[in-house]
Amino acid sequence: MVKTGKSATMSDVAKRAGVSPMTVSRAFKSDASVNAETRARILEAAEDLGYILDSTASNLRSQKTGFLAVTIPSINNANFAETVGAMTAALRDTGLQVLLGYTNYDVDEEERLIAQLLGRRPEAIVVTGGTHTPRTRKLLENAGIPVIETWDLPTHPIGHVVGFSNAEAARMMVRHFVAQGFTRLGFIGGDASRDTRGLDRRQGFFDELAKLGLDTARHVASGPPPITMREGATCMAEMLERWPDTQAVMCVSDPVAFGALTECQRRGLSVPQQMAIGGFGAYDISEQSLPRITTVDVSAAEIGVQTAQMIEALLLRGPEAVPMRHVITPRILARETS
Amino acid sequence: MVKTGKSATMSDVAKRAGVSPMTVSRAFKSDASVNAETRARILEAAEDLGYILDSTASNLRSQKTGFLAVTIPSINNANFAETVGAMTAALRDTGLQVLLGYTNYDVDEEERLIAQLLGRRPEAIVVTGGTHTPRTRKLLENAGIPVIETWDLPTHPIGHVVGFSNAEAARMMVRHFVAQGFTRLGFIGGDASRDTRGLDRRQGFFDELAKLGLDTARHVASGPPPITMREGATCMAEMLERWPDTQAVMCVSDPVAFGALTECQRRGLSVPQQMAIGGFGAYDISEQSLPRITTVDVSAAEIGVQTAQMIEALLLRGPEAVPMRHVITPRILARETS
DNA sequence: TTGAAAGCGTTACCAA
DNA sequence: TTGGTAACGCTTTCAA
Repeated sequence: MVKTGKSATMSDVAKRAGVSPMTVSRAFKSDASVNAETRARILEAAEDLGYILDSTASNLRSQKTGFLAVTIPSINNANFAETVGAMTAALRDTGLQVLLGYTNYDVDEEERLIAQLLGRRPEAIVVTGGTHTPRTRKLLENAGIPVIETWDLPTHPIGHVVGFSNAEAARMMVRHFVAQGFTRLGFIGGDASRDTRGLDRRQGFFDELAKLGLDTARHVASGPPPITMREGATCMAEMLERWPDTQAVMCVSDPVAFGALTECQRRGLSVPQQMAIGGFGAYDISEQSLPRITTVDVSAAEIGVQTAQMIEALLLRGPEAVPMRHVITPRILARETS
Repeated sequence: MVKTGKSATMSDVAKRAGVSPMTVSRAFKSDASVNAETRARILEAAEDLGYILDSTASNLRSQKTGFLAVTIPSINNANFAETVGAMTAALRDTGLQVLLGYTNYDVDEEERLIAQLLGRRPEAIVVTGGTHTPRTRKLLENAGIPVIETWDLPTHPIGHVVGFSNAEAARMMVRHFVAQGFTRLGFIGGDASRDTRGLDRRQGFFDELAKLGLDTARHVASGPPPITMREGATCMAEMLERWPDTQAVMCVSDPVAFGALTECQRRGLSVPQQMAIGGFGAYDISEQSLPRITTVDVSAAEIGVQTAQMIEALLLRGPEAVPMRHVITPRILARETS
């Protein structure tokens, strides 16, 4: 076992096993033709030396890195984490390794990040959302690899898409509220200039209200994303002060809705009789809270799985052989809060 | 702008700018000496060609990858996600890029993952937990790079450590319960054979009970980790059936505690009068639930920041110049549930 | 400030 | 089944 700083190379293993480096290379590829005994001897020598194949060199020579670049706004978001987790699991047997980066809900940070990730020469790239800087678009268009936008249905997609309409998801919630007989509806979200998916939901929400001829003024926004449970509570407090006769509120995410729910409970308001509440994302909390929270399920995990399958197909059969979009239909999960 | 599959190389940029590849290389390093005009011309040529420096080749030649390998049990865990998020943010200016992998709470999966990550030649590696297979230990010991174990205080650390005692954290909760006058205490956790930190908490919990001469039988375990809110509820139901006179229960994490809390509420039990509840991890839910949940704060974010600082020091000054352990002291956050 | 040559560790390619 | 040679795209090194 070698203890020094410099790690062993293929030549070292080759010498110890009495073969050429080329044969060592083959011994590490399961599909290459190497004599069984020879391979055993090589693997033993490698084990003795603590040798681990240097992917850096391998990648350069073969022009394949095995990287899949993925960007999400934040790792501290159960929805995006679930998508990435499911995607990673679904890719397990392909040998692709996820190279993950966070944009912090900022298109300029996204640009910086994507340039850095492309430098690693990933074989495909998955980005969350469909809003980017012009340079980001150009980088992705010229990267020469499959590009998949997720969690959105961009008007002008760069490449392939696995997503859903955030606006339509919010419209569904409006219709759900209205079907319960509520007519004075409000929306709680974050500073939408950064969270474009949150903005889409908000716009869908108020567009549907306008279409139905209902009041579109009841909107409380918190600070920059991610918006927290606590902010959900303070926003609900503001909603109740500014528009006390509000009957139902949709929140940009379930954690926010939970905060809003607890604020109502703290004030002794009965839910949904005095205030109905809807969330977004089908987080665990929406099912375990008392009462449970009505939410929109877009299946974060399914987005990850579908994206993984699309990537496999793209790398195997090429961009032309794969449908450009996989559209997911949001579902309302009706619960006791509305 | 080049549209073809093959992306531009430094030579392409060099030709277009009328310089040697070496000068292009220098132009991309901010500290290298290049004539200002020449650099401008080169960067323009690069922009025209959509050129992005190939880190794969750069890394091989310079024997530096800029990768920091990090393993966590699961991305679907707000505590670990927070640690990674804080670590990534703290490393932003160092140029280090986090290469993240998930062990799925499985030491064999960890072994496979770490071997894969080491092949990428990271400059340091951070692993969550201090329990590994013998081969994993050997791999890490011989990797020739700084190794940091986190979220634990291993008995036989491999290298450096940023962590806390999970057992002591649970003992603190026992003492907190006992100080409130509770004597019949239970523990709700997962299948501890896989979640070693959960196991440490459980053992600390019952060790402290034994030390105080209290009943150590009240233990309900769910399936393999991660254990969910819903399982927290079902485990609390089982606890109430098997040991109806239990006065206080510690749960392995806050989401589990929230599930347990709602189960009590569903049954009309008053908390903490008829059942006190404690959690772990200082999740948002512990502060927003009604009532709020008593928890143990180990500052997941601080673990990330301290780890980042330790890595910077290790890479700058070498292993000998950096203290082997940074120990974090858990704090009880007393809330209305106990 | 710039350039030429060499080489990082591996694998593609061709030959035996 | 095995080996020799060249090359992946860049940076180190040395020289001008």
